[in-house]
Amino acid sequence: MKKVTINSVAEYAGVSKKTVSRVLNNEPNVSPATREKVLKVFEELNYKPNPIARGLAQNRSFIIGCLYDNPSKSYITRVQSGALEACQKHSYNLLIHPCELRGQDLIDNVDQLLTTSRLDGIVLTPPFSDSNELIAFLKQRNIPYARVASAIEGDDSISIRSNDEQGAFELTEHLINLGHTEIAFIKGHPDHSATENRFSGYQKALAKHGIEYRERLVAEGNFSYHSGADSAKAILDLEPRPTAVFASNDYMAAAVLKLATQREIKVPEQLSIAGFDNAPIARHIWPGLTTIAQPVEEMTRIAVEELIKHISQPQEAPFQQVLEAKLITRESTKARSDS
Amino acid sequence: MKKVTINSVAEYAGVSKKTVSRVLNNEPNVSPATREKVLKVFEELNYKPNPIARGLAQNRSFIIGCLYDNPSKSYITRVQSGALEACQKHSYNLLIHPCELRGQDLIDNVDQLLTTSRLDGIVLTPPFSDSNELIAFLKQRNIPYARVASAIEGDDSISIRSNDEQGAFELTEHLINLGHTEIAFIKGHPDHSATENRFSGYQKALAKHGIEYRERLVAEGNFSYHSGADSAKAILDLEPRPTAVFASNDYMAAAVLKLATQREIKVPEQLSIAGFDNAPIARHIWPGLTTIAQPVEEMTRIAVEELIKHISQPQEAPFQQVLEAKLITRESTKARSDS
DNA sequence: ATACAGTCTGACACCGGTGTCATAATGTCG
DNA sequence: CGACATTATGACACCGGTGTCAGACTGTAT
Repeated sequence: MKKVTINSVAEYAGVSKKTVSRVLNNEPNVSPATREKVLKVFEELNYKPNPIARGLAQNRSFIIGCLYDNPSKSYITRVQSGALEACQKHSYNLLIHPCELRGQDLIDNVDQLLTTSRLDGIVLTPPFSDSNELIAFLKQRNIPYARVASAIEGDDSISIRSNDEQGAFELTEHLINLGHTEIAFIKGHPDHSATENRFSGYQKALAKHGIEYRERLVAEGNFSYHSGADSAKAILDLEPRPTAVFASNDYMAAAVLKLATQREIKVPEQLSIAGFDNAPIARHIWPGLTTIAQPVEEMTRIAVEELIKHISQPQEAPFQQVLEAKLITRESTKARSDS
Repeated sequence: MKKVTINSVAEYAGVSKKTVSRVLNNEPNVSPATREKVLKVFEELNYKPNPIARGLAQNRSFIIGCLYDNPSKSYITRVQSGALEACQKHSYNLLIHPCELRGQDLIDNVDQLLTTSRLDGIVLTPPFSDSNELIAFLKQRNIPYARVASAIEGDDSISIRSNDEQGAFELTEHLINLGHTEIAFIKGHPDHSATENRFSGYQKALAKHGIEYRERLVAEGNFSYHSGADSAKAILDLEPRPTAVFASNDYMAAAVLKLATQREIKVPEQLSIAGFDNAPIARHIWPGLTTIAQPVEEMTRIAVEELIKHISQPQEAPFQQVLEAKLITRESTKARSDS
């Protein structure tokens, strides 16, 4: 199998390299006859352009980087799957790069990444999507980026998020409608903007229904299962015990369920539990978790598609979009028993 | 920030491009003085070689591809994390490429991947690590590859696996030592070689302890939670009901636990359940699952390291290694109650 | 026929490195 | 001290594409 390069194609078709390149890139000013002829040779020789050479000439790599630092593996998996879909569609590749937001050398780390990989663009997933420091750095380096699930509004970049506040509001209202008034809340990681939004949705729903907000019902988590276990302990020790718990993600909700089951507190009869995200675990446990389905894959897919669009032809208009979240009811929530 | 290329370094240092290149690649035949001088200029100008140009000249991309088709997200996450560690250490990048083993166009798909990305090597994760068709194709195309968790022995490629049979044997023996004799087994996906190995470990342990193997206790799964749920149904409907279930991975074990809990069968008092892999879910549910810890990250890390080593200097000797699996005891298994 | 704009095409340099080979400088040995 | 091997260095082509620009070839208006 001999290598087929642009030179062999040009020679075979009896035209210049440049003309072949024009056909390759759909450039104008090629006569239909010539174009046809070259395309035929592509077929005949089964020619595929070398992306590396192309990259060198255009100073592009056709690679998108995905930055993450997230305790939820399933979240990352979903992010990747959305990003991959967009990449494959546009013949880009996806390079994954986990690193720590709080690492002292975050900027150095990303700098290193950029110089060793020449990424064409970067998708920032939470908590990076809200890191002003990182964003400033990328701007300075002139690297295109897109932000997923970020709270920063009105800047001039690509940003897709889902409506966390609305989701949390609906979920809280669902619990209230079931008769619950003592609803504990477990916060997420303070570095994630979703944390504040979900908390705010919870508070607003309480307010709307005239239920007093009580700080003692709120525990600090960080989205990890482990933090959920700690919060669960604090909450289940409360006297009187709340009749419902709303955890800011499904992993923490699962931790609450585990502890409740260990203590032989019946869920949902004695305690309703709800999560957020609709992670796989929400339906892998019994009772299944009532939760909010967040379109993580779709958010990321759109973010990457817009990013690629932006790379090929930088426009002025920033692309911003908010997707809706949706309530999923399962067995873990039930009307409060009045006993 | 002006671009620093090999030309500017050469000019600044007062040597030729080629000499700079020599220093860059640690080639011999550079006088210590010159080397020193050039290295100093590297520092001074903060020079980083452009990997794309380097790739073009050497026909390399410094990218490793990772192929997967696996229903277990946590498995994939762990694979990635091991692969990333090795890649970062050697300044390679990791490109992830999910695709379907049973897809008609698997070969086309991989062919496409190779021509659009010029991968330097590929890590095959199950079930690809056992696909003779794919391996033949990679050989023909002369693409280096490493196989993770494959059963194929004695071929001349890099292969790392863990001792599935031994793990399953130990786990089964653990159940037998707890007094169980009616031990149901849920098989994994037939395309994965681990499936056969785990099954064989189960059978050998039964044989060693003089327990008759009964086919009716065996259900066919495919590693997905869903298949575990189906198998769980079949097993829990058996009369008399087995006193223990050994599922070939933790997701399927979790499905058994869910159904048992739904049916108010007490675990582990009335039913012991064990899984395999030590996936996160094993400790996120109650009772925690007794399982076998497989060093997935380590296997993949070693596989990628050997692959990279092989790429830079192809040796003759195939690298093959088998890592041990380890029993983790949690709450889901208990001595059989004689009631 | 002449001028001029618009379309098509190819020669050539260039992206930023590496490989080959010739040559200069140095060292070794009889 | 000359002959020869070894080490150090650079000139130059090359990897496989793209960008620039000049020139040839159309068509249309004068």
